[in-house]
Amino acid sequence: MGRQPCCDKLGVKKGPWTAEEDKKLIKFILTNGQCCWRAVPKLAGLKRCGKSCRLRWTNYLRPDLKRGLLTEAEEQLVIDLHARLGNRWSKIAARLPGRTDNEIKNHWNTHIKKKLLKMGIDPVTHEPLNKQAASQDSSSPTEHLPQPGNNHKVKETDGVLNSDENSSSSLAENSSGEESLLLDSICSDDSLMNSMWLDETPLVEALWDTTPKAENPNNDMGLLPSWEDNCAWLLDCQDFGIHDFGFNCFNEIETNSLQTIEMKGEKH
DNA sequence: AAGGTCTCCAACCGCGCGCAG
DNA sequence: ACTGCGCGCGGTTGGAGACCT
Repeated sequence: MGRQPCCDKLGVKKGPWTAEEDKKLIKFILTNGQCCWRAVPKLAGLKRCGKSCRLRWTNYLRPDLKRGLLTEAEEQLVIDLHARLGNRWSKIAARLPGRTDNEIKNHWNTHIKKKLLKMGIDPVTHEPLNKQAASQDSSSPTEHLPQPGNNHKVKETDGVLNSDENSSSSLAENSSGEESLLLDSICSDDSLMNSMWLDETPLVEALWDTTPKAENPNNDMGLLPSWEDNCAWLLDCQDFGIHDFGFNCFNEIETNSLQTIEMKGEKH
Protein backbone atom coordinates (compact mmCIF):
# COMPACT_ATOMS: atom_id res chain seq x y z
CA MET A 1 0.00 0.00 0.00
CA GLY A 2 2.92 2.29 0.73
CA ARG A 3 2.19 4.15 3.86
CA GLN A 4 3.07 7.83 3.84
CA PRO A 5 5.91 8.78 6.16
CA CYS A 6 4.75 10.42 9.34
CA CYS A 7 6.50 13.55 8.27
CA ASP A 8 8.48 15.07 5.50
CA LYS A 9 11.84 13.41 6.01
CA LEU A 10 13.75 16.30 4.51
CA GLY A 11 14.69 18.99 6.94
CA VAL A 12 13.39 17.07 9.94
CA LYS A 13 15.81 16.90 12.81
CA LYS A 14 16.38 13.62 14.64
CA GLY A 15 18.30 12.57 17.70
CA PRO A 16 18.47 14.03 21.19
CA TRP A 17 16.41 17.10 21.97
CA THR A 18 18.15 20.30 22.88
CA ALA A 19 17.10 22.52 25.77
CA GLU A 20 16.00 25.10 23.24
CA GLU A 21 13.71 22.63 21.49
CA ASP A 22 12.27 21.47 24.79
CA LYS A 23 11.62 25.05 25.73
CA LYS A 24 9.75 25.71 22.50
CA LEU A 25 7.64 22.58 22.85
CA ILE A 26 6.76 23.20 26.48
CA LYS A 27 5.92 26.80 25.81
CA PHE A 28 3.72 25.87 22.90
CA ILE A 29 1.80 23.15 24.71
CA LEU A 30 1.36 25.18 27.86
CA THR A 31 -0.05 27.97 25.76
CA ASN A 32 -2.13 26.00 23.30
CA GLY A 33 -2.63 22.64 24.91
CA GLN A 34 -2.16 19.33 23.15
CA CYS A 35 -3.70 19.65 19.72
CA CYS A 36 -2.98 18.00 16.41
CA TRP A 37 0.55 16.68 16.85
CA ARG A 38 1.26 16.89 13.15
CA ALA A 39 0.78 20.64 13.32
CA VAL A 40 2.73 21.14 16.54
CA PRO A 41 6.27 21.33 15.11
CA LYS A 42 5.25 23.87 12.51
CA LEU A 43 3.32 26.00 14.96
CA ALA A 44 5.95 25.70 17.65
CA GLY A 45 8.79 26.47 15.27
CA LEU A 46 10.46 23.08 15.61
CA LYS A 47 12.24 21.11 12.90
CA ARG A 48 10.87 17.84 14.25
CA CYS A 49 8.10 15.55 13.18
CA GLY A 50 4.88 15.56 15.17
CA LYS A 51 5.49 12.06 16.35
CA SER A 52 8.81 13.03 17.84
CA CYS A 53 7.17 15.99 19.60
CA ARG A 54 4.44 13.79 21.05
CA LEU A 55 6.98 11.27 22.28
CA ARG A 56 9.18 13.92 23.82
CA TRP A 57 6.20 15.47 25.58
CA THR A 58 4.61 12.28 26.84
CA ASN A 59 7.81 10.58 27.89
CA TYR A 60 9.86 13.41 29.22
CA LEU A 61 8.35 16.88 29.35
CA ARG A 62 4.85 16.27 30.71
CA PRO A 63 4.65 18.00 34.08
CA ASP A 64 2.78 15.14 35.74
CA LEU A 65 5.64 12.70 35.35
CA LYS A 66 7.43 11.16 38.27
CA ARG A 67 11.13 10.69 37.86
CA GLY A 68 13.53 8.22 39.29
CA LEU A 69 13.47 4.49 39.75
CA LEU A 70 10.23 2.68 40.30
CA THR A 71 9.49 1.97 43.92
CA GLU A 72 9.22 -1.58 45.23
CA ALA A 73 5.45 -1.31 45.20
CA GLU A 74 5.34 0.10 41.69
CA GLU A 75 7.66 -2.62 40.49
CA GLN A 76 5.49 -5.30 42.02
CA LEU A 77 2.42 -3.72 40.49
CA VAL A 78 4.10 -3.78 37.09
CA ILE A 79 4.90 -7.48 37.53
CA ASP A 80 1.34 -8.16 38.59
CA LEU A 81 -0.16 -6.23 35.71
CA HIS A 82 2.26 -7.76 33.24
CA ALA A 83 1.15 -11.21 34.35
CA ARG A 84 -2.39 -10.22 33.45
CA LEU A 85 -1.86 -7.98 30.45
CA GLY A 86 1.38 -9.06 28.85
CA ASN A 87 3.44 -6.42 27.05
CA ARG A 88 0.62 -3.90 26.99
CA TRP A 89 2.83 -1.21 28.44
CA SER A 90 0.42 1.62 27.87
CA LYS A 91 -2.29 -0.20 29.80
CA ILE A 92 0.16 -0.93 32.58
CA ALA A 93 1.39 2.66 32.58
CA ALA A 94 -2.18 3.91 32.83
CA ARG A 95 -2.35 2.29 36.29
CA LEU A 96 0.89 3.86 37.46
CA PRO A 97 0.36 7.58 37.87
CA GLY A 98 3.29 9.62 36.65
CA ARG A 99 4.92 6.76 34.80
CA THR A 100 5.11 6.36 31.04
CA ASP A 101 4.82 3.22 28.98
CA ASN A 102 8.34 3.77 27.70
CA GLU A 103 9.70 4.11 31.21
CA ILE A 104 7.96 0.97 32.38
CA LYS A 105 9.02 -0.93 29.29
CA ASN A 106 12.63 0.10 29.83
CA HIS A 107 12.50 -0.75 33.51
CA TRP A 108 10.99 -4.11 32.71
CA ASN A 109 13.68 -4.94 30.16
CA THR A 110 16.59 -3.73 32.24
CA HIS A 111 15.63 -4.55 35.81
CA ILE A 112 12.52 -6.62 36.35
CA LYS A 113 13.27 -9.21 33.68
CA LYS A 114 16.63 -9.96 35.26
CA LYS A 115 15.14 -9.95 38.73
CA LEU A 116 12.52 -12.50 37.77
CA LEU A 117 15.03 -14.70 36.00
CA LYS A 118 17.22 -14.58 39.07
CA MET A 119 14.23 -15.71 41.10
CA GLY A 120 13.67 -18.56 38.66
CA ILE A 121 10.54 -17.05 37.19
CA ASP A 122 9.94 -16.78 33.48
CA PRO A 123 9.33 -13.09 32.76
CA VAL A 124 7.05 -13.96 29.85
CA THR A 125 4.77 -16.53 31.41
CA HIS A 126 5.39 -15.68 35.08
CA GLU A 127 5.70 -19.41 35.68
CA PRO A 128 8.60 -20.94 37.57
CA LEU A 129 11.27 -21.79 35.02
CA ASN A 130 11.67 -25.44 36.00
CA LYS A 131 7.92 -25.99 35.97
CA GLN A 132 7.72 -24.39 32.57
CA ALA A 133 10.48 -26.57 31.20
CA ALA A 134 8.56 -29.63 32.30
CA SER A 135 5.36 -28.54 30.61
CA GLN A 136 6.98 -26.97 27.56
CA ASP A 137 5.98 -29.79 25.28
CA SER A 138 2.31 -29.64 26.11
CA SER A 139 1.61 -25.93 25.76
CA SER A 140 3.20 -22.81 24.41
CA PRO A 141 3.79 -19.84 26.75
CA THR A 142 1.66 -17.49 24.69
CA GLU A 143 -1.39 -19.59 25.41
CA HIS A 144 -1.37 -18.18 28.89
CA LEU A 145 -1.58 -14.62 27.79
CA PRO A 146 -4.96 -12.95 27.97
CA GLN A 147 -6.81 -12.48 24.73
CA PRO A 148 -8.55 -9.15 24.85
CA GLY A 149 -10.30 -9.75 21.59
CA ASN A 150 -11.93 -12.87 22.90
CA ASN A 151 -12.84 -11.87 26.37
CA HIS A 152 -12.85 -8.48 28.02
CA LYS A 153 -12.93 -9.93 31.47
CA VAL A 154 -9.64 -11.41 32.57
CA LYS A 155 -10.25 -14.96 33.56
CA GLU A 156 -9.58 -14.90 37.27
CA THR A 157 -9.43 -18.66 37.55
CA ASP A 158 -6.82 -19.01 34.85
CA GLY A 159 -3.62 -20.24 36.45
CA VAL A 160 -1.16 -17.61 35.27
CA LEU A 161 -3.52 -14.75 35.00
CA ASN A 162 -4.94 -15.22 38.42
CA SER A 163 -2.08 -13.64 40.23
CA ASP A 164 -4.11 -12.09 43.04
CA GLU A 165 -3.16 -14.82 45.43
CA ASN A 166 0.40 -14.98 44.22
CA SER A 167 2.01 -11.69 43.42
CA SER A 168 -0.31 -9.40 45.29
CA SER A 169 0.19 -11.25 48.49
CA SER A 170 3.89 -11.36 47.94
CA LEU A 171 3.76 -7.64 47.47
CA ALA A 172 2.08 -7.23 50.80
CA GLU A 173 5.03 -9.01 52.30
CA ASN A 174 7.61 -7.01 50.39
CA SER A 175 6.22 -3.55 50.67
CA SER A 176 4.48 -1.60 53.30
CA GLY A 177 2.23 1.34 54.00
CA GLU A 178 0.25 3.36 51.55
CA GLU A 179 1.86 1.99 48.43
CA SER A 180 0.97 -1.58 49.21
CA LEU A 181 -2.52 -0.48 50.09
CA LEU A 182 -2.77 1.19 46.73
CA LEU A 183 -1.53 -1.89 44.98
CA ASP A 184 -3.82 -4.16 46.91
CA SER A 185 -6.77 -2.00 46.11
CA ILE A 186 -5.92 -1.95 42.43
CA CYS A 187 -5.20 -5.64 42.14
CA SER A 188 -8.17 -6.76 44.15
CA ASP A 189 -10.56 -4.48 42.36
CA ASP A 190 -12.16 -6.65 39.69
CA SER A 191 -13.93 -3.78 38.03
CA LEU A 192 -10.67 -1.90 37.78
CA MET A 193 -8.89 -4.86 36.29
CA ASN A 194 -11.75 -5.42 33.87
CA SER A 195 -11.64 -1.79 32.83
CA MET A 196 -8.12 -2.36 31.57
CA TRP A 197 -9.63 -4.14 28.64
CA LEU A 198 -11.71 -1.09 27.92
CA ASP A 199 -10.43 2.35 27.11
CA GLU A 200 -10.89 3.81 30.55
CA THR A 201 -7.92 5.69 31.92
CA PRO A 202 -9.26 7.26 35.07
CA LEU A 203 -5.98 7.70 36.89
CA VAL A 204 -4.14 9.29 34.05
CA GLU A 205 -6.89 11.69 33.16
CA ALA A 206 -7.02 12.76 36.74
CA LEU A 207 -3.43 13.86 36.56
CA TRP A 208 -4.27 16.91 34.56
CA ASP A 209 -6.72 18.01 37.18
CA THR A 210 -4.76 20.66 39.00
CA THR A 211 -7.32 21.14 41.74
CA PRO A 212 -5.99 20.74 45.28
CA LYS A 213 -5.73 17.19 46.58
CA ALA A 214 -8.48 17.67 49.12
CA GLU A 215 -10.93 18.48 46.34
CA ASN A 216 -9.69 15.77 44.05
CA PRO A 217 -10.55 12.27 45.25
CA ASN A 218 -8.49 10.73 42.45
CA ASN A 219 -5.40 12.35 43.80
CA ASP A 220 -5.48 11.15 47.38
CA MET A 221 -3.18 8.17 47.09
CA GLY A 222 -0.02 9.98 47.92
CA LEU A 223 1.57 8.89 44.68
CA LEU A 224 0.52 11.77 42.51
CA PRO A 225 2.93 14.65 42.58
CA SER A 226 1.60 18.15 42.68
CA TRP A 227 1.70 20.43 39.66
CA GLU A 228 4.34 22.52 41.37
CA ASP A 229 6.48 19.49 42.15
CA ASN A 230 6.29 18.38 38.58
CA CYS A 231 7.11 21.74 37.16
CA ALA A 232 10.10 21.73 39.46
CA TRP A 233 11.53 18.47 38.18
CA LEU A 234 10.65 19.45 34.66
CA LEU A 235 12.77 22.53 34.86
CA ASP A 236 15.29 20.70 36.94
CA CYS A 237 16.05 18.64 33.87
CA GLN A 238 16.51 21.54 31.56
CA ASP A 239 19.28 23.99 30.97
CA PHE A 240 16.93 26.94 30.91
CA GLY A 241 15.25 28.93 33.59
CA ILE A 242 11.69 28.86 34.85
CA HIS A 243 11.13 32.46 33.99
CA ASP A 244 11.33 31.63 30.32
CA PHE A 245 7.93 29.97 30.61
CA GLY A 246 6.22 32.62 32.63
CA PHE A 247 5.21 30.13 35.33
CA ASN A 248 3.87 31.86 38.36
CA CYS A 249 3.20 28.75 40.34
CA PHE A 250 6.53 28.42 42.08
CA ASN A 251 6.86 29.29 45.66
CA GLU A 252 9.94 31.02 46.95
CA ILE A 253 11.70 27.90 48.20
CA GLU A 254 11.25 26.06 44.94
CA THR A 255 12.35 29.06 42.96
CA ASN A 256 15.48 29.38 45.07
CA SER A 257 16.35 25.73 44.67
CA LEU A 258 15.76 25.98 40.96
CA GLN A 259 18.04 28.96 40.74
CA THR A 260 20.70 26.90 42.47
CA ILE A 261 20.20 24.15 39.93
CA GLU A 262 20.35 26.62 37.09
CA MET A 263 23.63 27.99 38.43
CA LYS A 264 24.98 24.46 38.63
CA GLY A 265 23.94 23.87 35.06
CA GLU A 266 25.68 26.97 33.86
CA LYS A 267 28.95 25.70 35.27
CA HIS A 268 28.87 22.70 32.94
C1' DA B 1 45.48 5.89 32.57
C1' DA B 2 43.59 3.55 28.65
C1' DG B 3 40.86 0.57 26.24
C1' DG B 4 37.12 -2.70 26.16
C1' DT B 5 32.65 -4.16 27.67
C1' DC B 6 28.30 -3.60 29.80
C1' DT B 7 24.16 -1.15 31.21
C1' DC B 8 20.60 1.92 30.76
C1' DC B 9 17.30 4.79 28.64
C1' DA B 10 15.86 8.39 25.24
C1' DA B 11 14.46 8.27 20.81
C1' DC B 12 13.29 6.10 16.46
C1' DC B 13 10.72 2.97 13.43
C1' DG B 14 7.03 0.48 11.59
C1' DC B 15 2.57 -1.22 12.21
C1' DG B 16 -2.32 -1.29 13.61
C1' DC B 17 -6.43 1.09 14.77
C1' DG B 18 -9.99 4.53 14.50
C1' DC B 19 -12.06 8.07 12.12
C1' DA B 20 -13.52 11.07 8.39
C1' DG B 21 -14.50 11.77 3.71
C1' DA C 1 -16.71 -0.58 1.19
C1' DC C 2 -12.64 1.84 0.37
C1' DT C 3 -8.89 5.09 1.11
C1' DG C 4 -6.01 8.31 3.42
C1' DC C 5 -4.66 10.52 7.55
C1' DG C 6 -3.31 11.02 12.31
C1' DC C 7 -2.37 9.00 16.58
C1' DG C 8 -0.74 5.63 19.74
C1' DC C 9 1.61 1.39 20.74
C1' DG C 10 5.31 -1.94 21.18
C1' DG C 11 9.81 -3.43 19.59
C1' DT C 12 14.31 -2.01 18.69
C1' DT C 13 18.45 0.79 18.44
C1' DG C 14 22.25 4.00 19.37
C1' DG C 15 25.02 6.43 22.28
C1' DA C 16 26.48 8.14 26.78
C1' DG C 17 28.09 6.90 31.06
C1' DA C 18 29.49 3.28 34.33
C1' DC C 19 32.18 -0.43 35.25
C1' DC C 20 35.87 -3.75 34.52
C1' DT C 21 40.43 -5.44 33.18
